[in-house]
Amino acid sequence: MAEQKSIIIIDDHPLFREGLKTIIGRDARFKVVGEAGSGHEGLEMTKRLKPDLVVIDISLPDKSGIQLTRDLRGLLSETKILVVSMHSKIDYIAEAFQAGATGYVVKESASERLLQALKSVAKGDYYLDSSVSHAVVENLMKSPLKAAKITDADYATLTPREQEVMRLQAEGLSSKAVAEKLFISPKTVENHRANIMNKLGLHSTIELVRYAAKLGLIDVDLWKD
Amino acid sequence: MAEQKSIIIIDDHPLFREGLKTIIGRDARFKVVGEAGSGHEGLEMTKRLKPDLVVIDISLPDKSGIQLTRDLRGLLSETKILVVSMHSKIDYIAEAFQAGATGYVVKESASERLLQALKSVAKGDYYLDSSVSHAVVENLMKSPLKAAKITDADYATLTPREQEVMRLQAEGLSSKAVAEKLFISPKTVENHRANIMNKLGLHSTIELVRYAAKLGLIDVDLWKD
DNA sequence: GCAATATTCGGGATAACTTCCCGACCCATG
DNA sequence: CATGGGTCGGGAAGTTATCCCGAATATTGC
Repeated sequence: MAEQKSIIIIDDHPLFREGLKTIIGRDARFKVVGEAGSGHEGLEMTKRLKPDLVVIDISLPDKSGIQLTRDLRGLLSETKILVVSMHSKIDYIAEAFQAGATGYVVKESASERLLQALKSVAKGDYYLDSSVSHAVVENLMKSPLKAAKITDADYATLTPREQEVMRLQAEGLSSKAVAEKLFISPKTVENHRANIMNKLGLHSTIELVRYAAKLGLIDVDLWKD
Repeated sequence: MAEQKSIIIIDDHPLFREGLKTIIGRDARFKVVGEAGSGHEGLEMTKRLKPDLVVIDISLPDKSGIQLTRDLRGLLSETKILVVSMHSKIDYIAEAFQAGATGYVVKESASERLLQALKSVAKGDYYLDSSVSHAVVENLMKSPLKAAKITDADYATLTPREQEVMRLQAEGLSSKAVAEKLFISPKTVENHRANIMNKLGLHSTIELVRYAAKLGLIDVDLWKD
């Protein structure tokens, strides 16, 4: 492992990228070979440079970091992905790993932790920020017991397409907007929506939003800003 | 101005503080003499060290950056405050300046902009990130009083009845349900609702809910349980 | 007080959306 | 290759939203 590991940073905040670069630069084993401020740009750059590691901010403006992670995973199986996030909510973490991330660090972490994560991820080890692990593990332990499972179970009965429609609707997109985003007819979206309502026992848009909020599908805390 | 300007950084994200320190370190005129991860800590440190400048993240966990700005302003009139924020919304900007900030930079800004801001603020000049400036400044000039709480101001233009209808709708009641609760015709509710939408510039139920959540009219945290 | 203005309430007509039911197509499974 | 689930859409009827209007009642200003 004499070679330096190449890294691309994808985050929409230049100042934050700067911080990451500085921290990564402290360890001679790593070298930042590129940075991108959007998911699209990041995807292109990663395809071109094929770095050893990609550091992705989970909440990117154009494309969600999760989605980008999924895309990269499919394209470059050798490239390891470290997700950096503001959120320590279990859903984000679970989704990130499911999408193919190898590591997850919250932005609140100390810089040593980031290097630690990079080292682990470079080796192919999974890394989960210990500052979140306790609560998360607790939650993982708690949820099988609680009624929360019912809602999750119901949600799981939704087909992938239905889940996608639900997420977009919960984010506030109208049926028409969802249709345009998914390149299908508004009619179809409405049918999916009706099925969702039916399966989950919901009766209005707001109930759908609440349900989504409960599952952590959407982050209502963001509304407060 | 041979002296270095001393700076304290207050942000709850260590990685972000790191980035700021690096950028500030590039200019010999500035020296970071301390950093804090919470408002409380930051307040103590600032009182102790009396720096020339304080860089504050507007959204701190324990105490809002705005409130901290106000506190510092009262205590140390010589210390200039630069607010750094993720938000470029006029409300935040207006509030920050009213609280006593001398500069405002969004986190999306390039690092040169931060130095530019620091230099301006150190001299006592007001600085507002140009990426947000034009429309915002115009708006600020137009209504210096109203600017502080533009969302509240808009909400205040609603008649009492409209506010009542809005709250009920935001809580998830349908127009019909609201009508029954208020003993008026569903038609009237819909008219009120249309007026509300119009006055607040909203276009869907979800936007209304978000608006209500932002104002604290409803408590979205309750949804999570 | 009295006129001007705002607020609340509701109707009517049209556009938009929802709901329910239906069929077509693909594609995996047994 | 038949079956069943998933995806996609149409049609018709019902519901809701939108826009414009007027009337009764409060509120305000002179």
